[in-house]
Order: sequence, then structure tokens, then C-alpha cells
Amino acid sequence: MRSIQRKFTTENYRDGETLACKGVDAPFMGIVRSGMLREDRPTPQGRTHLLALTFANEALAPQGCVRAKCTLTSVGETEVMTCDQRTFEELASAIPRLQLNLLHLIQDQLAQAQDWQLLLGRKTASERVASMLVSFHQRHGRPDEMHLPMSRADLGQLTGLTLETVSRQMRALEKAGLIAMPLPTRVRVLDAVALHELTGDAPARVAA
Amino acid sequence: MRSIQRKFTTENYRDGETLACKGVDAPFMGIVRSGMLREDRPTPQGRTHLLALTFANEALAPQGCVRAKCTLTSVGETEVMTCDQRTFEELASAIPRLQLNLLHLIQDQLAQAQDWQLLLGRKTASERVASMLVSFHQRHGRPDEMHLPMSRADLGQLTGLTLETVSRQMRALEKAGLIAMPLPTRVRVLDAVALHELTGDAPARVAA
DNA sequence: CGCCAATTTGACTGTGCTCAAGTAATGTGG
DNA sequence: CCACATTACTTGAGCACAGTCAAATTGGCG
Repeated sequence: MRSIQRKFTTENYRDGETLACKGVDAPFMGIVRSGMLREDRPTPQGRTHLLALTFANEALAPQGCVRAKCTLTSVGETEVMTCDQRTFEELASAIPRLQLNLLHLIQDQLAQAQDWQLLLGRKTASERVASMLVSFHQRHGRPDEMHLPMSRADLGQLTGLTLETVSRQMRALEKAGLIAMPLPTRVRVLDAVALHELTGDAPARVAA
Repeated sequence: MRSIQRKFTTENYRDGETLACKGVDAPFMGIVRSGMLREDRPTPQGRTHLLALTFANEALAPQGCVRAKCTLTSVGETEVMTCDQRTFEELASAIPRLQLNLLHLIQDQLAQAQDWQLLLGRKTASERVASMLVSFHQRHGRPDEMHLPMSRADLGQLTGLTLETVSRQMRALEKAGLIAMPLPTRVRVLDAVALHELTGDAPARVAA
């Protein structure tokens, strides 16, 4: 483990910086140590669409952004540990298990994308917003308060809703007492259980 | 290439058979030679939701179905060439390039899932149906007539629409003369260009 | 021919989008 | 430090698109 960490290089990004994803020494894979990354994909209309976020302690799919033609941008001060392809291959030849771990990593990313497909496919606006908040909360490690340094428009792209609908749903959750928002970008989850029931993922209620 | 094919085992499935995806000699990766596979994922409610299709000459993500908890089912007579994990590792040690090809394969699957996220996120019903038909048509190799042996309800799950809306949109395309449907499951694409313009993916029109 | 399932069509309804106005937060220059 | 400008967010009214429910039609099969 130590030997692995020594081979990785740590890079620091300020808010809004774009990670170079091409070239020989481009990051082949990486781990976000702090801060977060946003993954945007250009649309055929020349716009750009937010597809996913990578929070601290989550991994970057190897070159996923290149193949998927995505752009990785830091959100806030972000620290990323990366490893180029040659280095990874050196490590993998020493530790064969790494090759498989890498595969699992990207497979989990695929599974995550499919989860989100379910969300976008047949969930209502309130279910989508609740699902998103639960997902973020869990991935942050269930903190008292989360910082989501992104606009309502960004959250709308993630959930397939308009910024107005996102705002309305979040306000509704606040009025219902499930969350608190001291600032628009700061969210406290007050009732995680009730929030989870609104996701639409709650298992069918068992008859008493 | 020949040596690769010799190592793979060819399996034949009848319509509706489920592919075993667990166990030591379960398919680690595979290629659909003919027919097609559907990838369903169980929902938290105990239902099942169609997420993706794999047509002939397309590859199966290595164990993707296991990690993603998906079920692979044959649609119609289907021939699949598979390879278990041990066999693949033997091959890969002989041909190092395979390891990278495998990675690319699953990365492409991820890119495809993200494409679909864009479709589900912010497209209208007619754009979704047009996009789906264009995608299927291209992946089938642009044949005169496609056979889509699946119900409107299945197409609805793929596109995040109801079966009624799918039916209405397909009928509208037929009345507009862009496609023909001699049978509900047989689709002829008459005007691929016009169909593509309805996908919402058409590049912004250039001023004359 | 009759049955059954899938598809199509219709009428109505509701959710979420659009457009628009108002409010809160943030930054800037004097 | 405050007035101002700017951007983001919130809220409201109206409407359209797609969902729901229900009925009619089609095609397949014994």
C-alpha cells in the first residue's frame, strides 16, 4: 500500500480548473483526496451537460473521461492523487491484484451510471431530488452538514429537472422539516429515514 | 485471432433463457454472434427494469452483470461466444494487448450508459423514440428492416416513457412517412436523415 | 371461429416546464 | 462601511406534454 502511494503523484487544483485528460502522462486513474470533481459532457448542440460528481475518497475511472469525451473540472480546492498508465502497469506487474481492482472500479462506475438511469427513467421530481440528496449524503459519509458548491441549474442537469423545479422540491423538503438549508449551498439532513422513504427506493412496506 | 476464437466457447440460447452470470466458469466476457440479449435490473420494489440491449456483434462487459446485479436474458435464438476468467487471463498473458482491449470495451459501455443518461435527462418523448430507433438502426448495421422482438412496454422502460406514449410516437413517425411498420415488431427506416433530425442530436443548423 | 395478449386510440388529468417577477446573497468601487 | 450592481435563488401563474385510465382494434394461436 505504501509503495503504491509513493508511485502516485498528488496534484492540487483551485476551483474551476480543468484536469488534462489527454497525453502520455495524463492521469490514467486517480483518487480524489479532498474537494470534488464534476464530469461534464459536451452535447451535440455545443452545450455542456453535467453528468456526475466525484466526491472525496472516490476513484476516477481509468481514462473514462477520454473515452466518454467528458471534461473533469475541480469544484472548490481539490486534491487528486493520480497515476499515469506506465506507472500503473509497473505497479500491476508487481501486484497482480491491482489489475482486477481496476476492473472492479470501472464496473462499479458502470453500475452507478445504471442506477442513475433508473432515477432519470421513471422517478418523479420529488423522488429525484430526495434520491440525489440521499446519495450525496451517503457518499459524503453522512455528515451533519453538506456543502454543495453548485448552482440549482447544475443540480437540475444531474436530475433531469429544471432549476426551478429543483428549487421548489428542496424548499418543500425544508418546509417538511426533512432538511435545513442555512444557505442555498449548505444542506443539513435532519431526517435521513424520512428522506429515504421519499426516494422511491424504499422497500415495499411490510404489513403490520 | 484464430487462437483466441478456439479458446472461447460458443453457447446457444433459446428465447427467454437466462444466462448464468455467477460461478467460476461463468462468462467473464463474451460476444453476441447472433440474436440479442436484454439486460434487466431488479428495482428496490421487486420489479425488474430493462436497461440495455446487446445486439449481434456487440460485446458483453466483463462481469458487468454481476457487479451491476443485472440479469442477462436472450431475446430470440441467440448465439454467444464466451470466455471464463481463467481462460481470459491465459490469453492475456500471451497477448498483452487484450488486457487493454478489455478496458476499452467496458469504458465504451460506460460512455454508452452516459449517452443514454443524456437521452433520459432532457429529451422529449419524440426525441427519445427517434434516438432509440436511430441507435438500434445503426447498431444493426442500417438494414432495410429491423426486427425488434420486444413489447412497447419494454421500449418504454428503455426510454423512460409509458407504453402508450411509445406507441403514439412510433405511429406518428409512421404517419409522417419516416418509418414503416408492417408489424409492430418490424421497423423499416425510410428516411434516416429526417429521423436523425428528430433525435435532438442534430448539430445546429448552419446558416446558408 | 373464438380467445387472448399486445397494440392502438381516445379523453382527461396532473406534473413539471416556461415565462416572468420578486427576493436574497455576493462582490465591487467609492 | 455602504450603495450599487450582479448573480443566484425563490415564488407565482399559465400551459403543454406526457401519464393514467379505459375502450377499441389488431394479430396470433389453438
